[in-house]
Amino acid sequence: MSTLGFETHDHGACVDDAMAAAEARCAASDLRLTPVRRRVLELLLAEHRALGAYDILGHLSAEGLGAQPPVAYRALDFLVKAGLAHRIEALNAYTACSHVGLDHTPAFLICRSCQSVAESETALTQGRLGDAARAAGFQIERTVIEAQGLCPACQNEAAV
Amino acid sequence: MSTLGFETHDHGACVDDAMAAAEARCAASDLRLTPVRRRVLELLLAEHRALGAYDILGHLSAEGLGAQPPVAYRALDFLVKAGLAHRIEALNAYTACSHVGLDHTPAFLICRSCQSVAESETALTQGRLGDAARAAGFQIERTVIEAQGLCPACQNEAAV
DNA sequence: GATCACACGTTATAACATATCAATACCGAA
DNA sequence: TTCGGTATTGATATGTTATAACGTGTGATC
Repeated sequence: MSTLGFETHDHGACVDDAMAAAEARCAASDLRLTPVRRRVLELLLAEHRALGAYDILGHLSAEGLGAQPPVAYRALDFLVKAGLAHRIEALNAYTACSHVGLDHTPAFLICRSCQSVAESETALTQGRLGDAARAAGFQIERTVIEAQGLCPACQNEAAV
Repeated sequence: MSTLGFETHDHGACVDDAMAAAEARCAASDLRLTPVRRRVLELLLAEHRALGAYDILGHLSAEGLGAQPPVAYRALDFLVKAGLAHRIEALNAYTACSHVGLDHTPAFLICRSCQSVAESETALTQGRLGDAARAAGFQIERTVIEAQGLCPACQNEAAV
């Protein structure tokens, strides 16, 4: 299990790596990373935060890449389906995927103070929840696991 | 751990019990279960499904209990804060709590076909997610755990 | 060069949620 | 019993998130 998002890191390289991984994945799966889609992914990668569709749309329209909601939603839907981004249900917002390529059952740690989002790759949180589902005869297709609270940095600030 | 929602049961008694538990909790905590709040809780209890705020509002306005969105949202907020209902983030909808009184970290099993919702009381899904949070230095305050898939009944229908 | 699949442009609207302020009900203390 | 604070409700307006529907462009394939 690895959790990415809060630790300091070389963000330029982080973004470059993620874009390269996205390129590779699209090429391999015959998906088209068009200009709008690429730009939306860049916007999401620029920050380890969740952005709303209308935040994205604001950037796009400022750059002449489209001004109507469907432009942003279509790009976000593509990225989510391609496994390059995730939707954060608790925020009605979106964030870039930190584990491109891995088969996904992501869990998120969401800071309520700075809105940063860390993606924790738990793979089989199926543990307890899976037990409950089996007991109930329920067939899980997708799980949403989102924890809200305070990230390390914001805990320190609160303590000051 | 117990999971409620899919098994057949005496629903009349189920609703009555839940209303009695709600009454007791409000009396004990000095909370007012006013007519609108009571009616909203009844509406949620009537089905083991999640209802949108505007579904609720439709019923309320048909019954002369209020016609504007804030009426429904205020009642729902009250119920959620009182621990009598939960918000399902993945659906932007609300469902009655099946475990009134217990300290809550609920997990939900949501059928994508019939929209029924079962609440599984896992208490400490803290297991894996808690590990990840501790490793990252993240302080969890609230968790959202929602599994989407097919309930037993809808699996059978799909198989026909 | 016709056709097909996919992406994009555009308008409109649906669905979900909150801010604000005024009016009223409830309840304990003077 | 009246006063004053708090909780609740009523009402209007607006903000935010998301999709339906329909048309256009573009590149691949036959």
